[in-house]
Amino acid sequence: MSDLLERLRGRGWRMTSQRRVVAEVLDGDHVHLTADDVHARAAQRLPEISRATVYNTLGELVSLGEVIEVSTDGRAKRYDPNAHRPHQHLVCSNCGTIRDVHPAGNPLADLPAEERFGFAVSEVTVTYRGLCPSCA
Amino acid sequence: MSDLLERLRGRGWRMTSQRRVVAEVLDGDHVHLTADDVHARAAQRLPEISRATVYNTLGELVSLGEVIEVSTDGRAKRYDPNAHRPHQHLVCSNCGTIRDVHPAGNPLADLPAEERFGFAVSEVTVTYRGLCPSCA
DNA sequence: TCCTACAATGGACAGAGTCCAAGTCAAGAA
DNA sequence: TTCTTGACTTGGACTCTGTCCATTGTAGGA
Repeated sequence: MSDLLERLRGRGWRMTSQRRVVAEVLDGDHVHLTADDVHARAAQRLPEISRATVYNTLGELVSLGEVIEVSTDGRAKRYDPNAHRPHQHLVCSNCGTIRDVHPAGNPLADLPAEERFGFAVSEVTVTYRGLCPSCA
Repeated sequence: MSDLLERLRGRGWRMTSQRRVVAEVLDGDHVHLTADDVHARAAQRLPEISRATVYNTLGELVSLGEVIEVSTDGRAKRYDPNAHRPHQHLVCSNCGTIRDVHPAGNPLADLPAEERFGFAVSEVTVTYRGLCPSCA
């Protein structure tokens, strides 16, 4: 993620301590934090950071394509920094833990034309559910 | 859906006018109403029905397996009465319209064991997105 | 160093959903 | 048919997630 800051700067993103902290919190693999999680972790380093700033920054990272927004259930959206390698998600139906997974096959090709109802289909998301090892 | 009421009665469901109206509103193919939609339509026939009752009844229908809860975006959940024939969803990224679709293939089989992280995977939901004919 | 446009703040607000105490009623019993 | 009772409904308060906006602050170029 260290080069994320560089990429953002290169795109003319104005660098502030708040944005830096949010970007740093979203570092690593299998990271799927809610906005509130991000706010809590960011506030450990920058206690006065506001919720609105966290939401704004997450929204910008999403529209820049650096972070993916994941809504697996009807609850809070999660933010996934693994935006540069296509993947799907595996969710524990009990505790909500999320893992990134890379299934074989191409689900887009599995949808026959007569099942497309004239839609210009451009995207597929696949969500696997089951019990994680700790919950099983 | 006419036999839904029979099935529910057979399961010992106490039949009230509110429950009957909610079940009747959820009738048909390609029906994907929000709880608020259901409440609005139910209220046309039974003006004094409360939001809490609609939520309670929808929740019961879901746990009885008669209705599927669909959360396609971060917005309101939708309720799909087509629970007895497995299917996936095709969503318009512009207007949110939903269609039931029946893709070929078996996405569960596409997830290799080494990508399951020890989860007992039991379910897959596939959501196709694109522009519907009216929005394209 | 100074400016200024862009960013952060925090508090109000909105939408979706849950909870609860009190009142109502479906359906079995007599 | 009427009675009884536990299940159901109500509406209002509440929570959670997210958005909006006027005000204040500041990064970074001149």
